[in-house]
Amino acid sequence: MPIGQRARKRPKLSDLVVEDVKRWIVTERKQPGDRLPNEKELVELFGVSKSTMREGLKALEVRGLIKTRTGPAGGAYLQQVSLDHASEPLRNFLHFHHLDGHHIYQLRKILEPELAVSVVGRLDAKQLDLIEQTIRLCEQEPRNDIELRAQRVAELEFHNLLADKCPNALLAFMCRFLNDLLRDLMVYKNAWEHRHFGEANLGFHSKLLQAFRDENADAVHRLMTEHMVDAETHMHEMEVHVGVQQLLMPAGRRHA
Amino acid sequence: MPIGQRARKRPKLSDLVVEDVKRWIVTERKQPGDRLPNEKELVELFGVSKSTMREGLKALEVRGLIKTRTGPAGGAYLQQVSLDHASEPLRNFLHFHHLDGHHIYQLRKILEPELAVSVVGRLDAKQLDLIEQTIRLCEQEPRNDIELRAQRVAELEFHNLLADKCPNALLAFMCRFLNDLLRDLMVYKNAWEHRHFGEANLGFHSKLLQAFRDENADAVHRLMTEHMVDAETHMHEMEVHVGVQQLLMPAGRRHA
DNA sequence: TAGTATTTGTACGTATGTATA
DNA sequence: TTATACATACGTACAAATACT
Repeated sequence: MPIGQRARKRPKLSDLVVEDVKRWIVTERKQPGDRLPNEKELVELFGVSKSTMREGLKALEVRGLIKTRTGPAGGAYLQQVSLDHASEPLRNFLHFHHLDGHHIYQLRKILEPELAVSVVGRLDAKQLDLIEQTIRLCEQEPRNDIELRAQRVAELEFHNLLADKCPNALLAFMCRFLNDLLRDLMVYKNAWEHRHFGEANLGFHSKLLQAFRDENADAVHRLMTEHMVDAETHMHEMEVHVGVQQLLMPAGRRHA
Repeated sequence: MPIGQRARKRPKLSDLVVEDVKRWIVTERKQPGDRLPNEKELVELFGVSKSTMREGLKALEVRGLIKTRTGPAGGAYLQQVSLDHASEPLRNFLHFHHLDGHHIYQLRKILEPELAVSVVGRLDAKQLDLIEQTIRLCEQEPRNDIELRAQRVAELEFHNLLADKCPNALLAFMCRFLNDLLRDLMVYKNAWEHRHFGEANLGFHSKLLQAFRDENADAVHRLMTEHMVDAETHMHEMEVHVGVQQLLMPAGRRHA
């Protein structure tokens, strides 16, 4: 070991083979949907054992870059990295940091108006209809907890539909991520009990829909900002005693 | 296969064991720094084979939740999920979407002022000194490309130092992520050739430092906004022909 | 419907490398 | 230096899933 020099320890073969596979994908011009060679061929191609190769494939799978299937025509298929594969690690990261409703709305108050304005004029009739449906769902008085919960989910779906049409992929990701945090927080807190919360949202969503139809960017920005400021007050009202980070780590069956 | 029901295919043992380990960590109240049982014990504890166990551990390692060491007192140690472990998957995600300088600055223009205001009054003398050093580094006329590059890195370090003190972990993450994208973009484009870019930055950074010393939140917000608007124009000037997404995927030795 | 071929998934045994005392 | 405790790497055998005939 050379003195005064970082003892650069040998990286694991299973990690090296991951880089090899990535390079192979690039040089072979492979696209999402394309199939990688089968395990036997990969083992020969990269000169490692089966177990090492499988650890490498598992690493690629965890990153969301491949998906494997058994049987004939099975094997490892290239995938587009999904939203979930990008969100989960960020959740894990935040699990080790303090994060509360104030932090979420500090971001939502500036990001949602920016996103909303960016989709003005980009919503076709079909999109506007879908958005209207999320509003209609919240108009009737909920008869039980199931319906109440469905209304809360629909309210967040309103915002996700806007994100679908946002041309800025990173802005869309962030807004969706915040929506997911809020949804899980509400599920955890049984926050859908709070009825007047929904009534306030309903009014803003209706006015926003009209502003989108009118393609009135100024109105959209103003309404969405008011909507977020209002939502934050409701967030505070419901006295969040449990921190957001509590629900991040276990990564259990929240999406059931 | 039941009719009218999703053919829920059996999940892999290596994925199930990951959930088992996560649960074990929670129930055993394990913290970052704590050691997991060794492979042999884990195999017995979870009733799977060695290869399955290793695939599961690899999955945890990729997620940044554990780190393994060889030798006596070696094994799997719990880790806090690092910034890099949260960033990499997001980069992979964005690789499959269009993202350009305009998108980055659309976010930076609203996030950096928000972050800057949030650290007003939270910077101690040591922090202010560090910030001042990044400015000093940019005051001398660079004598070669190395120094020129160092100045560009220092300019981004100015912003990262602010993020260090931001109480909102998610806002800090986002700003740092954008800084990293810009750094890699500049490295890729040899953009540190553009000298007047640096001169403009220097002025804003100096005025911002003074505003932080004065704890003048309004001035900080105004200056940072102007700074971002100005930086975006420089970004456009340098005619980014290559998209940001080109440099995301290979994930090579960028951090060398 | 059943059978067969293909391919991943799981298990196990052994050998090698590495860090600590 | 040697012993020890651990991860890392390899190879084989078999089980399970799935597409095609």
